[in-house]
Amino acid sequence: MPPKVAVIEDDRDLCNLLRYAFQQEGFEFSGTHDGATASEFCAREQPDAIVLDVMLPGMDGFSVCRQLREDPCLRDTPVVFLSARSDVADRVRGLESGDDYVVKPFSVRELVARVKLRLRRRPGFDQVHRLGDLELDNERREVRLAGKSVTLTATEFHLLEQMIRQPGRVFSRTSLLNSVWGQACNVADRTVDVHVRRLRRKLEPDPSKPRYLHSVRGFGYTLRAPE
Amino acid sequence: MPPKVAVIEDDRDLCNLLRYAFQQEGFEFSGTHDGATASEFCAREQPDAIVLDVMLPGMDGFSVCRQLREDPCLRDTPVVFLSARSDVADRVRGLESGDDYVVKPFSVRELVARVKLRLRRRPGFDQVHRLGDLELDNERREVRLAGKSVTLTATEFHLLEQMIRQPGRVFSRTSLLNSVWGQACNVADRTVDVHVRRLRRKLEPDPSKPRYLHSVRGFGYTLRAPE
DNA sequence: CGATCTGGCAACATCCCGTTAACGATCGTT
DNA sequence: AACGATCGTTAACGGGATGTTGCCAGATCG
Repeated sequence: MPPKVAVIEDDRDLCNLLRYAFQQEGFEFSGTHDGATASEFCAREQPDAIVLDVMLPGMDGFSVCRQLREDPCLRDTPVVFLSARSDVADRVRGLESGDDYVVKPFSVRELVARVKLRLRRRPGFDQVHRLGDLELDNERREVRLAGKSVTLTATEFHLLEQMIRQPGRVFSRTSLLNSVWGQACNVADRTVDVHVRRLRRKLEPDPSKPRYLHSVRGFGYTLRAPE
Repeated sequence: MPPKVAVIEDDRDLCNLLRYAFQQEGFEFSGTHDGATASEFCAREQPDAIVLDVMLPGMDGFSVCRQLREDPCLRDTPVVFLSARSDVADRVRGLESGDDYVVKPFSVRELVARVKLRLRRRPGFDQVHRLGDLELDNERREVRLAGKSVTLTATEFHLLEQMIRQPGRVFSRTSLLNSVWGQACNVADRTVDVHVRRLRRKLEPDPSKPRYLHSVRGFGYTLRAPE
């Protein structure tokens, strides 16, 4: 399937120019001119990359980016800033919250090349994660244990996905709630325990002596390779 | 562990400027002026990111980059090109083989920001503190002594974390209570002693002759490298 | 309407933490 | 030098925090 890019840019001429250029390069394209609704727009469109004007009427690009990062589904979507301001301070700020910063006037070819680059080498974009004899296949939405498929619910899958991306890292309940359930959710952190338990019941031969999914008392949980 | 950047740049003044700037930002730095041996140099240094001048005597940057990509250990190491040529064709070519393309003259701050950006989602960026053969890994919530993992409780970990951030500084019991236990806590300062003891028992071969965690009579405790 | 998923609750077991007290070391005073 | 005072070390204990488990009620979906 073709990659999809979302462009948030109030200059309609420029937006159309970009539509043409990206479609020419085989992208699916969707654009909006409104900064205030940009995050909902992206949540609906689920693009693979986002081009974001910094100077938007109503809401600036940095704020939009911050909103985007709160949605777990868009957290890792690359954001390329577009700006007429070329101060170093602005550039650095853009690079700190986004994944690239392009100053107007710019070459459309270069912008497209930069977006392509972000799609090509995206961290954690691998379709299948492996840890010991545990496999998580993002594309098939399937988890295999020693080659045998294990059926997980959506929450269980997302939880495991989050943890297998950084094996060995200890996740606090709060950070898991943020990344799996989303920033604003009224869920008690004890809920994490319950889902960990359910994961263990499906993944571990003896759930009371976990091989993969360990508790770290006082901190949270971690996923490690056995032994 | 600090991130390591390798810079391949024949202009020695610029190279030294970058050395200063990167070291200022907490990077480990290594540089070479020779393009022909650059790939061997990187294979030896194993940097986390590479800054690569396009115009090198002997061999151009694109060829160097192609060589780097053939080494499986360097295949995923981000490469930032540096170039005086600003044609769109060159930029696009650089973006196709590397991970960024910065045109001279450039802002050093921006270059550093771009390199940092490429490393951002790398686990363990500034997560690990080291002192002698003592390591505190924040991400894994793990403490290692001479490479061997030591299991600490949450309070012990927080206490050690606080002290290893400023080795040599003497912490009073009160200041430790404030920073580790929190501002408003009804805890007797004698409690600190007990936890120091427990830490010593786990970290010191002979707890009565501490190598790391010393008492400073009348003041409190301090964490120092041995010898 | 039934099946499945999800979040919450409470009982239980376990481990950790803070306190206390006795002891020992160091310091200041006479 | 001897003494008590002050401070740090060590050991033991009870209560409380934390993680686990089983169960239930509402939500969601076919």
